[in-house]
Amino acid sequence: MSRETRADARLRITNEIMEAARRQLGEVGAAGLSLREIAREIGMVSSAVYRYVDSRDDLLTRLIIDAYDALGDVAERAASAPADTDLGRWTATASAIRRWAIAHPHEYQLLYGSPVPGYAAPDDTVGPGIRVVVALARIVGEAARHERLAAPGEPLGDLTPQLADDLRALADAVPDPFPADATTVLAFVVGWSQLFGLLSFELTNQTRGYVGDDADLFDAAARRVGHQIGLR
Amino acid sequence: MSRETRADARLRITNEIMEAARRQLGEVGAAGLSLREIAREIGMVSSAVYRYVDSRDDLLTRLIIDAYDALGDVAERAASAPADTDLGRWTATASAIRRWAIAHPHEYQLLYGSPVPGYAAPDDTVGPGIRVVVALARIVGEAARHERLAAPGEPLGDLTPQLADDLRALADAVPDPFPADATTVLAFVVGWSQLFGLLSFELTNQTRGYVGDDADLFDAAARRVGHQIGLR
DNA sequence: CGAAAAACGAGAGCACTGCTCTTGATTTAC
DNA sequence: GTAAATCAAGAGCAGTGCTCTCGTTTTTCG
Repeated sequence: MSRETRADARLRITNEIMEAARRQLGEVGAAGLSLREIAREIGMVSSAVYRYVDSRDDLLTRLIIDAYDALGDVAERAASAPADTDLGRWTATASAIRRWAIAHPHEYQLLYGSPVPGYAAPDDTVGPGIRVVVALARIVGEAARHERLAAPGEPLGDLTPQLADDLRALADAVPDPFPADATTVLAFVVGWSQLFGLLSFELTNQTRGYVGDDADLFDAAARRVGHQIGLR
Repeated sequence: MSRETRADARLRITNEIMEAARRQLGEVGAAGLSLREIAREIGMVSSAVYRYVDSRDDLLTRLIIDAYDALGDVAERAASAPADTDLGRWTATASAIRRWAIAHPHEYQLLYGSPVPGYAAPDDTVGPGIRVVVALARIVGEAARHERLAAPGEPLGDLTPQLADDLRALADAVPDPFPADATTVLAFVVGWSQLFGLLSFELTNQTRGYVGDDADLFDAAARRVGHQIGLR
């Protein structure tokens, strides 16, 4: 009988806790997540769990990072998969995000729903948090660098100079900066927020029964906003 | 000393409870709302509150209806105010919605954030809930009926026939039906979900520091999606 | 008018939560 | 091989939603 070293036991038990936490998150959501129930599941007394987790908020933070990483993987993988067109790459990535959200609604709500009670996102979460928007931006940037980005359709000359500057600066702030005019970046922000807005509506049933097939609606919307960014 | 009739007292105390609940919602949010704390505030014992409120969920339902009504008022008032152009009416309504959301973030989260723990929206909430989207739709419908709606810019002939039918049917399902082709309705759904997506991002700080003035960004986005619906 | 019925406020109590502290056993480190 | 660190367990505190009972007060109705 080989004895288990204490460090190994710590890793194993921490994993058990996180697994139970993820299971519970998937079943009852973040608000219903109970440290005592987790302890019960893995056959420990509740106070012992605090040897591995600082607090409920600490556990939530880890779950958020996990979820951001999972969704980030999905988005990055979809965004770097072979695609015939830039627009096809965009819609495929959007669809992949949607599929993940529908498969993991509680995780999605944890990331994009109301902030949990008095929970303030620590800085650890912003890193993984921006992966998905960066993945989307990279699609646009790639197209822009290859001069495949259509010029913004209708020129709306009504951006304030300050806003236009800020928007242009955004295109330089991503990991792979690309040349873009303010309207294009605005279209991207519009498209990005639109994807998550529609997705949140679908998940919270705000669009109950609007159309027969929500996936078709989402795809059409994604294609539309992608097109308006200039992707072809 | 005129005595208070029991029915009057019931109304008064119910109002006190709702007032305290609204105050607490505004301060600590839906998740932190405590029936016992409300009881304490109005100088009652907690069990007595249950004479006036069935449960915590019941209280939340009333708060949701209240908030929907408040936001519905704001949206309807903005949408029916005098405006030079249809596009101006659209952006003014969007801005009014944003201002309300920023002034009442917890109420906004109650309506458009994650659904509260195991709380299933009863049918009472859908009536007031659709007022704001109906108000937005009315702007488009009004323009359409007066033939002031520009034809959808780039025709994307890629809607499935079923989706196109469903979208057209939507324009007939609102209180004041109007003639619209599928692409216009799609643009409306895109615009609508975009407004709330960007607003949610702003409120949950997902767009932290993207631009200097979030209001400018929101207005520009609203103008853009309104324009793409065909509003001028 | 007076008795029966309904409504009410208070209190105790149950099951649950997050979290802390102490206690005794076990494993590491020196 | 002893001292230090780590650990699981249990008790306990303050808080929650909610139920039930018990007197009291108000309303209803014969």
